[in-house]
Amino acid sequence: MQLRFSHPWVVDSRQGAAIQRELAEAVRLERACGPVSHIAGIDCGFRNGGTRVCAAVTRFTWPGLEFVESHRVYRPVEMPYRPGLLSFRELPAVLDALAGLSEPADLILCDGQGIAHPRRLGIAAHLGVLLDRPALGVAKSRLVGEHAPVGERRGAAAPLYAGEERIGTVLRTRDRVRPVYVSPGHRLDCATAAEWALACCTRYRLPEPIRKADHLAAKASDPVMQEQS
DNA sequence: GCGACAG
DNA sequence: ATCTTGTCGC
Repeated sequence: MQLRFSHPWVVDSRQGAAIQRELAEAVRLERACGPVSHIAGIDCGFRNGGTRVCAAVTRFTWPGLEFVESHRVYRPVEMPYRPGLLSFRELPAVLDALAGLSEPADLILCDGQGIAHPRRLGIAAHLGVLLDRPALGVAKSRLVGEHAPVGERRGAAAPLYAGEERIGTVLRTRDRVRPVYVSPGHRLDCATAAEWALACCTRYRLPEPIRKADHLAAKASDPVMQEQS
């Protein structure tokens, strides 16, 4: 898989922040993301006391949202979780999982923030920039930003701001369920990202591609660990 | 110094 | 994220 940038993955807070500020300059927010015929969803699950990670990726058709394929990889965890540095912990495995798809997707949905991040490089923006492909983030909770209350019905939304800067959308994807935090990763703007996220939410709070990846990563049984017992 | 803090 | 069973509600 061809990456637009190369950098170390095991970093301290200072190094990580420097890399994020650098890559954030490559993020491009565009009005639309071109034709979409396949959408991918990614998520990670942790096992064995947080020493092993499973990255799962799914691919769905668009329109129709029909499941096409999924792929999982298992890797050792090299970085502890640190708010703001999540992508360094999960992306190495995610990149390997994506490489396992038989066909690339035109849009990638990530579990986590896009530019709604202290340095504007959450996991969806980090991934989008490395691949130079359209990507967006859907997070179940807030990392940064302020917003007004969101209406109770599906589709209700409130812009997410960091000062004067619009960094995403707080979006209700189902009636009376907690809203999600949607932000552009790369090659999409805030409005377009929210539209795609909502369009992918059919029966549940999370977009189907992410929900399915979530399920696969959570119920994953690591073959390496099985071997040791 | 104190509180916040994706997964 | 993960550790964990049943349980309240639509």
